[in-house]
Amino acid sequence: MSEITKSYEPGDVEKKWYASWLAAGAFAGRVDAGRDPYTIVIPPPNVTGVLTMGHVLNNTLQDVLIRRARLEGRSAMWLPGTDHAGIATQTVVERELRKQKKTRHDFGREKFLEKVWEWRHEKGGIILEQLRRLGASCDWDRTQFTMDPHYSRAVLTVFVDLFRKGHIYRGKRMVNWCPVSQTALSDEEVIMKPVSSTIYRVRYERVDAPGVFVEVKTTRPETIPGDVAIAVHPEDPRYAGWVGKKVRRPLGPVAEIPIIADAAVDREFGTGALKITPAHDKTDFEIGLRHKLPVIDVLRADGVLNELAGSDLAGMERFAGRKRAAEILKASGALLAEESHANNVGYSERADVPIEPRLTWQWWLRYPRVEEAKAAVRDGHIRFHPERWSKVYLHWLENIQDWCISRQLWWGHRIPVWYRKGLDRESLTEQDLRDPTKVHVSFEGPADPENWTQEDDVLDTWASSWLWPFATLGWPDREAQAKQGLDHFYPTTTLVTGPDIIFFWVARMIMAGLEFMRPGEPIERRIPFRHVYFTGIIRDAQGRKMSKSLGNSPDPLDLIGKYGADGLRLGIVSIAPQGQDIRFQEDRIESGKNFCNKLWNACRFRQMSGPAGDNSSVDAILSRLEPARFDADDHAILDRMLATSREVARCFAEFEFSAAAQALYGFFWNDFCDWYVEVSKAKLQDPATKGTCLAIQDLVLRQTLLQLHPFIPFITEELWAQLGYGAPGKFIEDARIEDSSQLASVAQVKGVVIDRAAVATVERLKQFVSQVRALKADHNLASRRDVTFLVTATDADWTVISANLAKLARMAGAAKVERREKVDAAPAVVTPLGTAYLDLASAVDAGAEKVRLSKELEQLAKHIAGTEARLANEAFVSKAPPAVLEGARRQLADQQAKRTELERLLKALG
RNA sequence: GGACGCUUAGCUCAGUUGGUUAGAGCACCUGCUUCACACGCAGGGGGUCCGCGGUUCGAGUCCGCGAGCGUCCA
Repeated sequence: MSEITKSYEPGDVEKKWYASWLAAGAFAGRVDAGRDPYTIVIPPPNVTGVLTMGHVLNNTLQDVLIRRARLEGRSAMWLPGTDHAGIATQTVVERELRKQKKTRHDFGREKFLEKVWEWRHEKGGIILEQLRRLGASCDWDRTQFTMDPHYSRAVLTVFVDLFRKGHIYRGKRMVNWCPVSQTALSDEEVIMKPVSSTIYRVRYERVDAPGVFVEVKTTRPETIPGDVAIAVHPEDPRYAGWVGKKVRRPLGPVAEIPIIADAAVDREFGTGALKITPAHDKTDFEIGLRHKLPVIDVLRADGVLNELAGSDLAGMERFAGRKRAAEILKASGALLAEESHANNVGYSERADVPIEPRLTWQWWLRYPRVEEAKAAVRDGHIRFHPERWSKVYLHWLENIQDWCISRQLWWGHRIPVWYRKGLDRESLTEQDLRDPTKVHVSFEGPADPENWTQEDDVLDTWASSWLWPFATLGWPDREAQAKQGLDHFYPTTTLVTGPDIIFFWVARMIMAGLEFMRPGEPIERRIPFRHVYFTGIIRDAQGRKMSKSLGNSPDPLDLIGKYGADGLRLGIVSIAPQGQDIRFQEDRIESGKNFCNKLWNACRFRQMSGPAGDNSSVDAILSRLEPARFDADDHAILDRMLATSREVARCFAEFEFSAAAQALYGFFWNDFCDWYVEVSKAKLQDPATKGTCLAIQDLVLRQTLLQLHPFIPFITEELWAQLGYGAPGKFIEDARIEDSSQLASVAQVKGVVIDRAAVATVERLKQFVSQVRALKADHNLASRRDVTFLVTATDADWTVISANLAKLARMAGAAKVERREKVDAAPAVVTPLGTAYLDLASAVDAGAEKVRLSKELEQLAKHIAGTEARLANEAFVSKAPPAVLEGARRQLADQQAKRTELERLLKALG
C-alpha cells in the first residue's frame, strides 16, 4: 500500500484507470444465460456533435445505471454509437464547402457524399472520445453508426417490408418545406413560435361592379399572385348574392378569380372573407381541392418568388417580396391598412427559418402498431419515469398523423425504390406503385439496373434511428444477431433520454420494436425497453436553454479539467432531481469535487491510523470484528450504513438518482466523517478497541466505495485498490453489492447483532457535544481545549456519559468532564444527558447568562404551549394514532423537564 | 384553446403514503492552520412553505378556486 497524497488529483488517476479498464475489456457486454441482462443503448449523438452539458447528464446517468448493474452481478451491456443526422451533417459539410465558394451541386451526389464520409471519418468520433473522458463504460467494440452497411441494411429492409405491407405510400401533399435545407420536414421538426408580424388589409374589386370591393386580411401579400379564389361562409349575410361573382386579383399577372362559398371559412375572422392560395396554405389547399381550383405556386424551392408571382416580384426573396408586394398594393390603392398582429409561425428546427407549406411528392408512412404502442405504456409493460410523460405520449398517439419519411437530401439512406426509365413520376398512381413492371422496391435493387432510375430522396434520419434498439444488435442478419446477443440483450432495460424527443424517437422505437421484433410473441418480449427515464433539460443560471448560439453552455471538458470527471459527474447528478429542468450552477460541480477530496482524505486517515488488515472480502473484514467490544457508536454507524444502503437501493428502484447520491453523501460526510471518524480518534488510542474500530472503518469504507462507484468511478477504483479491498488484478466492479439484509445476515453469522437502540444513544451524545460546543462558543472559548465541564446527571445518563467519556471530552474540546451533585452559578446547557456547566465560575457574566437562558426558556415555552394545546384537544387525543399520541406526551414531558431545569439555572444566577 | 410542470431560506433545490421545533448545497457572520481533509472543522443568523377557501384531531404535503412563471400540443 503506497502512501496517499494529501489532496486528490484526478487527472492521472482517471487516465490510468480508464486505460486499465479498456485493456482488460471490463466494459464488454457478454451473453451469460445464467445472469439477468441489463442493457442500455445510448441515444446516439449526432456525428457532428460535441459534448454538451445535456450529454454529460444523460450519459452520466446511463453510466451510473450500467455500473450499478455490474455491481449487482447482471450481465450488463451499454451500447454506444452515433447518428448520421441527415440535415445537420449535410448542413455542416455544405457550410465547409461554402467557404470554398462551392455548393454540393458543384460536386454532384457521389462526390459530395465522399466529402461527407471524409468529414465523418475525420471528425465523427469526437463526441465518443469525449464520453470516454467522462468515464462512460460503453462496450466500445460494439460502436454503431446508423450509416454502417449492416445498419443501412436494416433500415432498407424495414422500408421494403412496410411498403409491401401497405404502410408506405407516395403522395403529393402539402408538406412543411424548409427553404434553406430545401427539403420536406415532418410535423415534429417544425417549431411553432409566436411572432409579431404585420397583417395587411387588402381589397379586391368586383369585376361586375366597379367600386365594390371585398376586403381580406393576410400576413402574406406576396402570395396574392397565387390566389385563385375568395372564399366566404355560405351563410354569411354580408356576402349574400356575392358567391359566383368574380373579383380582380390586385397583384401579379392580371386575373379574375371567383368568389366561392365554403363552410370552413371562419366568419369571425376579419371581414369573413378569405383569400384562397392553395399552393401556400394547408387549409386553402383543402378548400381548393373541394372546389377543383387550380394551384399556382409562386415560390421556388429556395423561397424566392418565381415568374408566376409577376414581373414585379419574380426573383425576390420571400420576405423582401412581401415588402415589395405591400408597396405595390399601397400604390394601387388596394392596401387599406397595415396592422400589427401576433401569430404563430412554424420554424424549421434545424435552419431556424419559417417553413413554407409546399405541395410536393413525398413518401409517407402510416404508423404500424399504434394501438399496441399505446397498450405497451398504458398497461405498464414500458414504464416512464417520471410517469407523467406517458400522458404526453398517449396524447400524441391518439392524434397521430402519417409520417413524411422522405427528405430531399443526399446524406442518408437512399430510398430503395426504382422507377422504370421513361416513366413520368408525376403521374404515378397508387396502383402504379404496386406494379412491379413500373416500380421496383427491394433491398437489392433491380436485376437490370440500366433500365431503372433510383429514387433521389433519402429517408428521414429518425426513420433509421427508430430501429436503434435492435438494428444495433445485428438485426435482420440472423448470424450477426446471434453473435451480438440480440436474444439475450433485447428488450433493453432502460432508455435514458430527454422528453424533447419523446415523439421523434421514443414513441417510434416502441412501434418499430413491436412491429419487427419476435413476431407473434407476447408484447413484453417485443417492446424495445422496459423503462424510460426522462432527464430534465439543463438551463443556465437565468433559466435559458443552453445553446451554442447563446454561448451559455460551459465546455464539459473544461469542467473535467477543473473538477475532475468524478466531480463533474457527482455534481451534475446531485442537481438533477427526477425529471425537473435543471439550472446549472458551477458551485454544485465544485461540491462534487470537494466530496471526492473528502472521500480521499477519509481513506487517507484510515491508512494512517493503522496497518491494513485482511480487507479482501466482507467476510474477512467481519472476522476482524469483536462484537463484544462494540460501543454505541459502532452499533450506530453500522445501523446507519445499512439504512443508507436500503435507501440507495430504493432510490435506484425508483429512478431517484440525485436522492441516492445525496443519501450516500450525507451518510459518508455527516455520519461517518464528522462523527464516527472523530470518535475513532479516541477509540484508536485504546489497544482494546483499536482493531474493531479499524475493521468497522474498513467495512464502512468498503461498502461506501462500492455504492459510490457508479457515480464516481475513478476515485473509488483508485481507493479500492489503495486500501486493498479487491483481489490483485480485479476491479471494483468484480465485487458485488450486497443488499442491506444480506449484509445484516452475513454480519449476524459473525456474531454482529446491531443494537438499534444505540442510534438513539448516539443522537443524545451528539446533542450533548453540540450543545457543549455551542456553550463554549458563546463564551468565546471555542478554541480553548483546557476547559472542564461539570455535569449533573441521573445515574442512567451518567452511565452513558462515563462509557463514552474519552470520546466526549475530545469531541467537546474539553480537558475533563466530571460529575457533580450540584453546581452553582455557572454557564450551563440542558442536554438530553443532563445539565452541563462550564467550569469558569469566576468569568461568568451573570447578566448575559440570564439573557441567554431567558431567551431559550421563551422559545421552549412556545413549544410547550403548542404541545399542550394539542394534547388538550379532545379530538386529537381520541383520534390520533397511539404512536403519535405517545410521541406528543413524551415530548411534553421532556420539554417540561427541560423548562424546570432552565428555570432552576436562572434562579441560581440570582 | 387543451394538457402538464413549477412557485419552500439571499440563490439553486430536496421534502416518499398527512404526524415532534420544515431540510441540503452554495452564499453570509464568528472562531479555528486541532496529529485525514482550509477542497477543511466548529458555532451562528436567515423561511407568514405564492394567495384564498375547503377536508382533517392535525396540511408544505390532499381537494377546489385564483395569480405568476415555464414546457408541450392545437
